[in-house]
Amino acid sequence: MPFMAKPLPPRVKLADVAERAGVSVATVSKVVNDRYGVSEDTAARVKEAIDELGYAGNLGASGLRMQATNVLGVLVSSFEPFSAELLKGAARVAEGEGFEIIAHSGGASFGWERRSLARLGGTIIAGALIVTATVLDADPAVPVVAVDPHYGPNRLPTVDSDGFTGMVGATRYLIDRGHTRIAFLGGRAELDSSHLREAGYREAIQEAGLELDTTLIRETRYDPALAREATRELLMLEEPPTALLCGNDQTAIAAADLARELGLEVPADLSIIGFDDIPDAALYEPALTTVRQPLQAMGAEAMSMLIAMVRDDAEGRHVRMPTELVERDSVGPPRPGPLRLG
Amino acid sequence: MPFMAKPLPPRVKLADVAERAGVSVATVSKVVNDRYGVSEDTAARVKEAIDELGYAGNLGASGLRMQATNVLGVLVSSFEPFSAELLKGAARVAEGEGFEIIAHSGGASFGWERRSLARLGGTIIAGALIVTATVLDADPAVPVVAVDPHYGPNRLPTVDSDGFTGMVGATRYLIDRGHTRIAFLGGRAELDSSHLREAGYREAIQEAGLELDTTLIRETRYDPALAREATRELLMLEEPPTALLCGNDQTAIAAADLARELGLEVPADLSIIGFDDIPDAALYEPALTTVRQPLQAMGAEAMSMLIAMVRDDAEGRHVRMPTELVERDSVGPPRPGPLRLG
DNA sequence: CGGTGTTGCGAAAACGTTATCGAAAACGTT
DNA sequence: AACGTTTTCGATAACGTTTTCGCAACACCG
Repeated sequence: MPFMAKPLPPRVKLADVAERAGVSVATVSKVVNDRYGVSEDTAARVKEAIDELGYAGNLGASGLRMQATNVLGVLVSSFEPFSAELLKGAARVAEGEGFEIIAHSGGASFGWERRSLARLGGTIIAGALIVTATVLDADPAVPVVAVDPHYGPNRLPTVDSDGFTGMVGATRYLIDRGHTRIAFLGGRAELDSSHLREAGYREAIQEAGLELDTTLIRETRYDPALAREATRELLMLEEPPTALLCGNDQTAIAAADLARELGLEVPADLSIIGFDDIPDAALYEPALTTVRQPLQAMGAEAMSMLIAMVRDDAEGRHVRMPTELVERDSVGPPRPGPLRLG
Repeated sequence: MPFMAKPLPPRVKLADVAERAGVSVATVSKVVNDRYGVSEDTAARVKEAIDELGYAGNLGASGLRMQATNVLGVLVSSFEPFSAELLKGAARVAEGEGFEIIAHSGGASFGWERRSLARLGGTIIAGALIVTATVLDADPAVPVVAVDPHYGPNRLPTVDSDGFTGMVGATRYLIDRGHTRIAFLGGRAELDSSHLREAGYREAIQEAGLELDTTLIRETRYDPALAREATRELLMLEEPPTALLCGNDQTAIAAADLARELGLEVPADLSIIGFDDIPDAALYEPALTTVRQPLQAMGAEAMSMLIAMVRDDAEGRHVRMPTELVERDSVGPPRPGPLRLG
């Protein structure tokens, strides 16, 4: 049961401005909204009163009356760097188009996106970006665009990135350099993007005529700890891999850390490729070769689409952004001899 | 003039539930809010109807009527890693206390915090954390806690960190290792924290009986580009510094990058200490010695205070969180001979 | 049975805003 | 001066919610 704070001191409202300017609330409202039918004199007087009192309107009340707002919501599961980058891109577009955005981080409770959407939709926000793996079963009350959505059938307009092609490219890149035993540290099965990446890996392996060894495929849920564990197991194999493809940069860094703790050198003993190109990737030593996902551009694209839907009643689409292999220093030729763990 | 989106399709409201359950809206409202005066039978019937229709309430309307909500705002200037870390801590506390939070990123326009506060305050949010350098002149309509606030007189309850002691410690640390020419790359003059850090630097220098050479003090506004420029100038001095104290980690990394581009080694030729301990600091090569600022804890502390103010009418205080020197690899003894730029 | 509580429920009034619509005033035209 | 037209303005009804308050109905007690 949501807790309610105690009542608050009164704020300056339309009626206060009206009294000050010696007009009716209706007139003040017209001035505020630039409606036709107010003489210049009175408009000036009203504006003066607004400035003096610092009137700012009340989003709840006007949203209630108008059934429309200029605020858009961004529903994120938590404030990770990933979400922050998306938000940056989205905020830039929204601002340029005259919309405001509020980011809403749901609790751990299941189905919070649906509830938030219903609670805020219409009165407070005119539409939303959702950046979570949750499925929306019912049609939402307001336009919605999903970013990096869940795996499975999805009727929502969506923006994601082409993880399949990206991972195919990364895998080929390793194969071209002579690697034949390439392991894959997968992500979270409930995310569509995770499936795309694994599919790309499998495709490239088979296309090259290499054996697809499923003991080299591990699910690490984008979790650094699980990635360390998986990497340790892989390196202990009788025939360990010479290269590691990781579902995201954080697991790639975790894997590289572990490898170095075991006395291996990256890339001399083990080549590693990440995914995302988060800022840390470039800073890591050795700088991480990775598949860049244009996070800010994705946020911007999603926001543009949402605004079109909200404003012009446009159809939502499915936009898949291109990825790009960023070559840095974490990939080399496969080590010639067998692995020696120090 | 804010753009308004077109009207939206109708949502399921209290009246719909009432009709479905065969009762009045008043009764449904009582059930939703767990008020006294509804028989168990009807309450059950109403709850069933609520579930069937997926009713979720309308924040705008209830906030309007009640003049109170369980939502708290976090006003950030932009979604930087800095803000994201604070948000994480704040979100954790809010969630535990049964509050929701929305993050609002203001545009570039001046005074957006004030306007947002007025527009959202009371109806939508019951209080706010503001994470910007802006001064609030008038008393805000809702309780407000400032995090890392502007420089100058400040009547708002505040959470910041003890940059003074932190920087004193960092400076002494360098002095203890034999450094005598220590430069300071300052931050943004409008932020209180920036002044604290510089004051700490000056204090430690004078306390040690070293000469305070103001040519070694530069303002870089937390801007990597300016930091590079300042570092270049400092290294070109007749008697260049042997160590650099930086206002934050980002400028420290920029300075280190430049030094290495000039053929210097860190820390052999130049010792560097940052401030904040952002995730990148540990990843940088060499790993950055820095003064840690407990960002998540600061967010959590600020949120706790805000909730106490909102819920129990508590007084706001000024909480200054401790900082901590994190020793890594970017500090060494001063180079013995003169600097030779490659 | 008349009183006196107690309980369950709904009608209606707010909260601050905007849209509609009619009244009043100002103006232009004969 | 009489009339039509335009302009300016305000009273009022919503929007979806919560709260107050009154009205029934029922139980209990003499």
